[in-house]
Amino acid sequence: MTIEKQPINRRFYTRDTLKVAKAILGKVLVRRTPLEVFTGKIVETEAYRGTDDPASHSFRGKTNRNEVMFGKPGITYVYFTYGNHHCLNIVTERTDIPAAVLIRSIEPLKGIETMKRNRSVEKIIDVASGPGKLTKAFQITREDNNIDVTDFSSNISIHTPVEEKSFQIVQTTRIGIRLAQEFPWRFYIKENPHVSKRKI
DNA sequence: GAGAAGATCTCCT
DNA sequence: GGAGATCTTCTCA
Repeated sequence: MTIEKQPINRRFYTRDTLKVAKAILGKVLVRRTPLEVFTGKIVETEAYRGTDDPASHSFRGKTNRNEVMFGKPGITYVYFTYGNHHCLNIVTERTDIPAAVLIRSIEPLKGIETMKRNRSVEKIIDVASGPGKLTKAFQITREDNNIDVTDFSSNISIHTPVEEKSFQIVQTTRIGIRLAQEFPWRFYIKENPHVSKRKI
């Protein structure tokens, strides 16, 4: 898949979090490591908004962990959870409004063989179909927290495909949280096999 | 300084 | 379908 050379600009992220969560579907994540470049299409997201969302890390105010959510939009927020897993978010809305979009699943495009090795799996469908899986496949860790995805020279950036196919978006409830489970803030591309299908 | 919970994944039955 | 792994971060004393 061919992508635009310039990453998506910061205005894209300086919007309502739900709009960004929806708009970022179908966009391409580019991850540069010293050895290889990985790319993949974003197929599933969730919105987390600190001001009115009890499930968000930032609902109770700023801490060491979540401080990048209060910063400028278009920045990565990577955190570690369950003793095993990293999760990748992109900060949204203007500075001082704590909000972010969680990237839940990706359809691998480039560097697939290495990603399979990173994950110790055979099937492409298992490579990045979940938030903890995709960070492992793309070799994303807390080292990659606070990176500007609108900067071409960053190790992580997000681009628009040159020929974007149209697709239908499904809106539903989020997964894996205890609070605010009823918020329909999860979005995914309809009938894409790489979407995580885990039940609540 | 201690205790508990967590935006998950994998293996086992 | 269910529970264990595993460790960081937050909260409270």
